[in-house]
This record gives sequence, C-alpha cells and structure tokens, in this order.
Amino acid sequence: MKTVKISEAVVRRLPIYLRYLNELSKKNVNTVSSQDLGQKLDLNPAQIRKDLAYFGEFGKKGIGYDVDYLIEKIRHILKIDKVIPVALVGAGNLGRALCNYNAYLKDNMKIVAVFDAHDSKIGESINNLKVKPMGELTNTIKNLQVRIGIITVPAFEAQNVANQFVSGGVEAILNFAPIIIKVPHEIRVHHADFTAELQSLAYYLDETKDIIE
Amino acid sequence: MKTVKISEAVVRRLPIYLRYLNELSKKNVNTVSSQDLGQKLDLNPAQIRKDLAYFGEFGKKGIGYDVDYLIEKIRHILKIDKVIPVALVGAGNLGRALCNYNAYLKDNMKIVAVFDAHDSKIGESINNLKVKPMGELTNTIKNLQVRIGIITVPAFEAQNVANQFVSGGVEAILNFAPIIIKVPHEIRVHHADFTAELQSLAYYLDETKDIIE
DNA sequence: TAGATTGTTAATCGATTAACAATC
DNA sequence: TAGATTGTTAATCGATTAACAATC
Repeated sequence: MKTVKISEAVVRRLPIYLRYLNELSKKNVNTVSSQDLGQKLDLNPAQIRKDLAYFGEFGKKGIGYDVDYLIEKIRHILKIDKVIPVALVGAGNLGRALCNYNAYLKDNMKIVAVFDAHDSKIGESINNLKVKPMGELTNTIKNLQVRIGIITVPAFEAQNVANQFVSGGVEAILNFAPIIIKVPHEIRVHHADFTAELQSLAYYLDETKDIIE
Repeated sequence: MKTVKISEAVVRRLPIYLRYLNELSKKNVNTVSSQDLGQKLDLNPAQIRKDLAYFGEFGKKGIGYDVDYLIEKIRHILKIDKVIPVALVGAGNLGRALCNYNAYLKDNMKIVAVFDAHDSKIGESINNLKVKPMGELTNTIKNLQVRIGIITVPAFEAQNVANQFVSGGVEAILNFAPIIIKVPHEIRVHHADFTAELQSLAYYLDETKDIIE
C-alpha cells in the first residue's frame, strides 16, 4: 500500500469534485473525463487525474471516469460514506443557519446536539433539536460519539468551547469565530472566517474606481 | 514602484495579521516582532516579514513593528480604510446571520441592501434594512455604488444572482452557494462553502475510531 | 556598545502542469 | 483499427524557509 502524504490542497479539491459529480449523476450522465471536469471546475485536467490517482485507479483509459463509481470512491476517501455525528455550540443566527442546512447535507454530516451558554437560548428548538446548556456538553458528546465540533460563538468564547470539545473527545473542529484557537496537535481545526474572506476580496477591488474625495 | 505579483496566499494572510494586531492594539501593546506574530498565528516569522515587505518597509530593525502603524498600513493595502458598500441576496438564515454580523464589521464593510426572490421575505426588516425584490437589484446597487455582492441563495439560483450582480456593476462576489459560478474574468469571486469545509475535515478523522459494524 | 530584529537573497521544498506510453 | 483518455514521470513553476548583512 502506498503511503504518500496527501497534501491539504488535494483534500480540499475532493469535495469540489464530489459536488459536481453529484450534479452529473442527477442528470443521469454516466461518464466524465478529466477534461470535462477541468473545464467545468476551472482546474487543470492533469491535476484532477493526479489527485484521483493518489487514491487508486478509478478511470478507464480512452473512456474516462464512471460518475457513480467515482462518487462512491470519493465519499469513501472523505469518510462520509457513514453518518458522522456533529455537535454545534452557539445558537445565534449563524448556528441556526448551519443547523437548518442539515437538510441539505445528504452528505452524512448530522448535527446531533446544539449548545449555548445563555439561559435565554436553552430549551429553544432548532430543527428538532433542543438547545442544551454548556454544562452538559462533555457528557452529551461522549454519549453521542460526536466526532466533529462546530463553533459559532463570539471570538472571546471560542477557545473555551474548543477546550470543552477536546475534553469531550471530538477529533476535528470547524471554527467560525474570528480567532485562532489552540488545540492538541492531533485535533484538526479548520477556520471558516468570512470576515477574512470579505477583507481579502476587498484587496482585489479596482482602486481607480474609488470615490474621489 | 515595484510591480511584483502578490500571490493570493499572501493576500489571504493579511486579514489574519490584521485581526491579531487589532487585539494587541486593544491591549495597548505598542510593538510586535515577526517572531511574536509567528508564534501566535502558527506561521513562520520569515514569511510574515516577507509578506509585509511586498508592500513597504513597515518595521524597524532591532525593534519590530509599531502595532497601530501596521494596522493602518494593512487596512490601506486591503482597501478597507474607506467604507465599502456591500449588497446581499438571499434573506434566509445565513443571509440574516451575515447582516447581523454587520455590527461586528467595524472593518468598513457595510451591507447597504438586501434582496430576496420570494414575496414572503420582501419588506421584512433585517438589521434596519428592508428586504427588496430582485427586480430592484440592478438599479439599487448602481445607485448605492455597491462594490461587493454576497450570495446566500440555494445553488440553483446562484448563477442567476451572480449575473445580476455583474449587470449592476459589482467588482467582487462572495458566494456561499455550493456551486461554481461563472463571471467575467475581471470580477473576483471567492467561495465560502462550509459543506466542502466539513467534508474535507472528515478526511482527517481517525478511521481506526470508526464504529465497527 | 551589545542584543534584537528587520528586509532580502539564496536554498529548499512542494505543488502544478506538460508530455506521453499504455490501453480502452 | 483509430481516437480518446487515463495514470505517471519529468519539467516547471511558485511558495516557504533559512540565513545573514544592515541597523535600530
């Protein structure tokens, strides 16, 4: 078995492939070439072939890739071929939005518990889940075997929430708070920071269009 | 004047620097070294110095960087030293969350108009903004000189919204819909896709911990 | 002055792309 | 068979890191 290190860039492209393959499958397209994929996704076909080849020989020379077969393979690689229990802390606007996205996620990511630090939120129902107090976090996520934690609290509470997730045994964290959280190195953290996203977008604005003062 | 191409990686780190510098400023810290920054942000100090040096000589040898001066400079580089008018389409949970984040954004990103395609949403008030019908989009954003558009509609409506943003003259788009939108090359698009984010997180889960069936 | 830290060049590392034999 | 397309190696490109002279 090959043991090449797969770069993060490769892993981040897999969901992009998957999303488009799902579209194709819905349209009953059976086969797709790296050429087709590259054109649609603005990526180099060679890169797509190389990305997929890290994990196996999924294509057929002269033909391309079987759409449904490739979907199955990528889902397996991403480990989303089984339901993954997820917990979320922070029942504000963003937290609610993510919980309701659940419907969207036919992708086996299931939010199974929601927590909030504020009494006013506790007991509230979001997408059929009752918001629980922080005190119950560690036990609940242990019991439910939660593997991924989502943080949608203000920046100043994020590190504390992360610590509790770690105590509760999550393996990965998706952090929406605009702050770098510190966790043991074996825990994977991704940041989803749209403030930063907007700011870096602004860099590309055309300065000649600035309003003259 | 140097005309080196600044890579996207560099631009994406600037908001990260800025965020931490703002924290320091609030704590009345006057000076910071690339060493300090690197440690706090999990980045190589040489990289930080190099990033900043693309834009000017902001530090003092033997001393480090003046926090407030560097904040000012980065804000200027990112073009967020003036208010940037932003419009948002899709008054669902996520859209509302982003609008309310406005308060957070002392960063000169101002959502000045919100639109939705559905009658039930139109007229509703979100953070002091009345949701407007799609028909008014092009004119409104022209009048308000909107420069950035945010898309928080379902995937199948996203391309249409993008087209309208382009007609209305936006220069950049932040797309939350899980689909690749096509726009003229001079328009900058960033994707903020937490489905993809979650899926790539799942890859890093420890498979030895999978439940045995 | 001695110690610290920048800005920058050179070295390294890694990711992307091109090219092509294998083969459906 | 002829045309198409993969998987993979080699070439290229770009980004990160190390090292150090300049200097506060």
